[in-house]
Order: sequence, then structure tokens, then C-alpha cells
Amino acid sequence: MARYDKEHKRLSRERIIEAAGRRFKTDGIDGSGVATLMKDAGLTNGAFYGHFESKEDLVATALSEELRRQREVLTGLAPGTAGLEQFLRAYLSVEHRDDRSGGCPNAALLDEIGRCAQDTRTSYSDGILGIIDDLAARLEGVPRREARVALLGLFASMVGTIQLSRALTDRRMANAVLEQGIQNGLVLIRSALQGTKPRPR
Amino acid sequence: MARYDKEHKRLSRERIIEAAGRRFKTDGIDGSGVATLMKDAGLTNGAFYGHFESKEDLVATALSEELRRQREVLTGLAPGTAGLEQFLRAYLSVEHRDDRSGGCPNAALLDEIGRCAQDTRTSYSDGILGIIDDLAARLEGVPRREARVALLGLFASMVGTIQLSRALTDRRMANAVLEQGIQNGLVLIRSALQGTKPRPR
DNA sequence: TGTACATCAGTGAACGCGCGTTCACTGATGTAC
DNA sequence: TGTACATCAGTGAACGCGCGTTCACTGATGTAC
Repeated sequence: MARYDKEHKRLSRERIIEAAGRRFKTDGIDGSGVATLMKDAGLTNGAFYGHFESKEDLVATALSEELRRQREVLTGLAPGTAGLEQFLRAYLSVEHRDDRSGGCPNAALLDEIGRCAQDTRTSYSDGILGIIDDLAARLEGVPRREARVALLGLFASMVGTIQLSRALTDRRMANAVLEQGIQNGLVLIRSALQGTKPRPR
Repeated sequence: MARYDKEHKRLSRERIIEAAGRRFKTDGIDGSGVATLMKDAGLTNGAFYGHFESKEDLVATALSEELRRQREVLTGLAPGTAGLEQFLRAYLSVEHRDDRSGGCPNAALLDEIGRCAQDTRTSYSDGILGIIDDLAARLEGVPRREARVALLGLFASMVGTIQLSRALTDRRMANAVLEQGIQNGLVLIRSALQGTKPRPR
């Protein structure tokens, strides 16, 4: 079962990466075994090491790919600050909260990422900073550096909000957190747009 | 090695819970084996099931205990909104970020908690809502229900901020996120104190 | 066009290991006499 | 006070299982003649 056209192996690799992204977000990184990941991709465990050096290698690759795709989605947003608000509302929607496997890898895995190997975290950092850069460009009139930090803060807030909404068992409370998160996001966007470095105190 | 005074077993149980809390936060729940947890507590694996029904039972117990202790710490804060700001600054400090094992269980485990069994999540929800209640009481003049949701939102933001700061490999960026998180927290506290339900848009 | 062969993606069994859990046993202590 | 015994927290080996990883092998295909 080999000697396919040149694309064949690349397609298998992509299937593994895509399936792994979903599985990691559903069951966690530690909670997803290589055999399961390969079965998800329609292959058997033995083929894994023809595509990746190790599970850690796949983790880093899958996270990068997840972030790359998330970044691509951003290009479909309305321009400027309006797109930022659009992103905020979509991110903190009930649909996103209830769709772990298709949702944001940060929301599903951020604390586990913090425990990963240095290489994985570096690759993750690159991906997330790219996304933040794209979003920061939407804060018109705000200096680049400042806009980036503002957006890191906003994004961190959004990630924590989804995670908390997923963890709470009281449905009403879980939904209220999302709604509050949107209001908070709007406040933070306005705050970032107002003067440079507002230091309330 | 038995028939100790009545306190003996209770002390062992407490040691297991305390050690498990730390270990879970460092290595994750899935990443911490029963044998390791027991060794941390100075015991061997076999004794575990004399204290807990299952690992899941310990997870729920350890999380509850972590939250109970965190709640106790809150009583040492300055009264009113000043205590809220004090909490915000301590939470988003470099020291807290760099102290996973001694830090907040939400920051270390929130996405993994979201994947836990219903019982565990219910017990977690109770704990976190207790903490939120205590903090919400500090928003003087704000209706109870509203204050609770405001604080859930603020807390979610803080948790996400620590997680992101831990995941980023660029030290300067990681620290900037913390600082930004504090500024954002202050903005959100002010926003919560201002009129009921401010709906910017 | 037809046949022989080299390629190599994928198979599936096996490696040692640690997982959560069970259980027969130990032995220091509190209690009864 | 001294001895015999019951208690039971803790030990440590073992259970079946899935982990990440390795490897001898398969067999469909592209290529060479």
C-alpha cells in the first residue's frame, strides 16, 4: 500500500494534524493517545512515526496549524474596530462555548500549553502573536506596541471567559459570564482607543 | 502500622489532598498518577483507596480544598474596593505567575476542569461561586446579582491573563500581559461601580 | 504494450512502562483482662 | 503493671490496560526495460 502519487503522504499528514487538533481540544493533550489520533485519521498507530518525530512534534505542529487557520478566519471580519467587536461577539457566543472540538485552541488548551516543552511553547507563541498583530492593526490611531499589548490583554480575557463558562455547571450563570465578557470586551476596546496609556488609579 | 490515635488517618488524608493540589497544578490532572501523588504524601499507592473512592473523588476533593483555602485568603484583604484592587495586583503578579504549584487552581487547571466529570464540575462551581460571592460583596452600591456577574467576568479575565503569561515564551511580552491585565482589571472594576448595566455601543 | 522490479506508506504485533485499581498481608498500637 | 489479642492504616505485588515508540513485514503503485 504505497508508492502513491506524491500528494498521498502529504494528505495523510494533513488528516492526522487536522484530526489531532480536534481530538486535543476535546480530550486534552495528555488525554489523547497516538493510537486514537491515528484511528481518527483513518490510519493505524504504526504509521505515525513516518509522519512525525514524536507526539510532542505533532502537538507543536497541530497547535501551529490551529492558530494559522484561526488567523485566516480573521481576514473575513469587517474592517477596523467593527471587526474587533464582531470577533468578540462570535468568540464569546454560546455556539463557540459549546463547540470545543471546532473552537479556539487557546480556550480548550491554554493551561496545558503552558506545561508543554519549550519548543512547543515557542511555536505556540509565534502563532498567537501573529493573530494578535492582525487584531492590533484594527486599533486605529493606537501605537503598534501599545495596541499589541492591549489586544493580548483583551484576548486573554476572552479565553478565560470561555473557559469559565465551560467549567460552570449552572447554565444560567455560564451564559451570564459570556454576556458579561462581551460587555467587558467592549469596555476594554473603548479604553484602548482612548488616549495612550490611561492609568486609572 | 495501624491503630494510631483517631487523628492519624485524618492527617494522612489531609496530606494526600494537599500534595495532590500542588501536583495537579504543576503537572495537570491527567499528568499526575496515583502512585506519584501518594509518594508526594509520604505513602505508598496501596493506601490510596482507604482514603478515596477513586482518583476522580480525589480530584473533586482537592479542587474543593484549593478553592476553600483561596477563599480564606480573601479574608486578609483590605475592606471594600481597595481589597479588590489588592487582590487583582497580587493575582497578576510575576510571583503568582511563576508559582504554579502554590497558585490559583483556576489559572493552572481551568480548561482541564471543564473536561472533568459532572460531579467534579458541580463541586468546583460551588467553590468558585463562593469566592465570587465574597468578592462581589466588595462592590458597594452594586446590586448583588449584578455584582456577582461582574466579578465572574473580572475573575475570568484574570485567569486567562495568568494562563497566557505562563504560555508565552517571550519574557518581556509575558510580563507586559500581566501589567495590561492589571490595568484592564482596574478599568473593569470602575466600569462595574459606575451605573447599573452600562451598555456601551 | 507487457513484465519485472524497486519503492515506501501503511500494517499490526510487540517493546517496556506507568496507569488506576485490588488484595492478601503486616505490624504498631489501643484495649481487655 | 504485664500480657494477649483485636484493630486497621499502610505495604507492596499484582491485575488488565493503554501509553509512546519500534520494527519486520506487506502490497499497491511508478518506473525501467
